[in-house]
Amino acid sequence: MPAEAKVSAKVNKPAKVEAGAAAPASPPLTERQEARRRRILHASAQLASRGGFDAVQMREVAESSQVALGTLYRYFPSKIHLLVATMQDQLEHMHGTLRKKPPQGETAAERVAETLMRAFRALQREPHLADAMVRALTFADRSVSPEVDQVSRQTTAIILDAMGQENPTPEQLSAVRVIEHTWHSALITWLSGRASIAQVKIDIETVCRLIDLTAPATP
Amino acid sequence: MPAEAKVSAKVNKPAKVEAGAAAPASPPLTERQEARRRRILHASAQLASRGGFDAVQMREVAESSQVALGTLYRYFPSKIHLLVATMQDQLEHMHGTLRKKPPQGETAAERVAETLMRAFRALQREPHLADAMVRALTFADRSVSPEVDQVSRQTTAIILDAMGQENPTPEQLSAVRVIEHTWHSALITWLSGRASIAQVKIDIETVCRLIDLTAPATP
DNA sequence: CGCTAATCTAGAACAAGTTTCAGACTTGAT
DNA sequence: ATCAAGTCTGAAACTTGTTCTAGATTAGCG
Repeated sequence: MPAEAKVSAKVNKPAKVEAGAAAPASPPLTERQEARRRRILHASAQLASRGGFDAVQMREVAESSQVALGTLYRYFPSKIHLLVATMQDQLEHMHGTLRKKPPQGETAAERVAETLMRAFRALQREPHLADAMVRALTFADRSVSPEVDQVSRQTTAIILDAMGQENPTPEQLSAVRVIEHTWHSALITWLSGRASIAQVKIDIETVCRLIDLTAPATP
Repeated sequence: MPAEAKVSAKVNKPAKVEAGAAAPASPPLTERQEARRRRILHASAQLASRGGFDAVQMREVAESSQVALGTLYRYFPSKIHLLVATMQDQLEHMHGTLRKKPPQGETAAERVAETLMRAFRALQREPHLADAMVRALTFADRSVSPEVDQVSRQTTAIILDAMGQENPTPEQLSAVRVIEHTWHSALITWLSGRASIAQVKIDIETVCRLIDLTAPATP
């Protein structure tokens, strides 16, 4: 029936969507579609690296990625969706990179802080890109919840990795949640020039103490 | 010389602004100007209470407050500025209200958590307004830093009040910063439907433990 | 190969934030 | 009372995100 399979839950504005079922199986993309998607994300990251959030203009993204504006919107139903997807993409990279050299710290708190600081330094190398992604993430409304949630899960995974905890207790999970809150908010204050890099470091180290506070006896 | 005094640092786009000096003395507003400003903030809060961030449309705010669009922009150079100012306004109310019934908790951590939960319940009564204010706050870029900073200071004051600490240690100030981070970020996740009220409560209580962790012996 | 449904494209159109401008109005000083 | 400088108004214009449309393309199927 269809030519190229449906890109994704293209059921955005149109009435209700069989509201019960989620989107368990994302329809497989054609090779050309996969390529388009990749071009779009690449253009997005590129533009973001230049001028941050404002520099990612949908018309420019479309042009840079050689795709019609309508097509761009079919793949990513809004600028926020696009930037959050860009963040997912970058986060995967990051997680891969971080995995290679696990942190050296003695305690879980040290390792988590070290990992986050490493991520922070990576962001510092592309502050505009960081700006675009983080702003999009916190500005996202309910319509982007699934995607934002995915980013959150990925972040959680990175932190748990750093902790080296197989079976975190509920208390530890709470601590991780709080760490993520602090991480995002601290990034915001840094990006908007209201906190220095040193200040962010302190905040991260401070919040990471919560981990030891909730840690069971080290096995 | 001027008719009604300059509203404020009207030095937004135009070249540099004697970049050294801050804005120590905001020029005193005429009575009529003060009234206009108040009408605008009222209209902003009213519209926000209805439909949240998106419902605060500059043209509507201008109309509701009986002010020309250009004038609105003279008072508040962007929608974000307007909403952050609206938040400042609401925060003052809140601080006043909170002062009246100080929290009952035994420990500083309990008192802070109690205070924040009280604030949270207030926000729950006007979730749309909360949405508009918090989204504006986290979306604000460098051009709004002074105003956002002011909000941050006010929040800090509320928390320190709840702690009942006259001379907080640097460590405690760090803890307060982290609490604020968590507070903002937790609100965001709640507003975008990714966390329940219960979850926010847990996060707040979790992060508040940091206070006891850094508390000196109780005098 | 030829069909058919879905996708892609180019471009116009719309919406809301922001800017601009000419003219009417206020205010404080002379 | 008059004047100059700064404000306010009303309306149009501009920008960028988003939607819509008609027609050209593409993918899977018989």
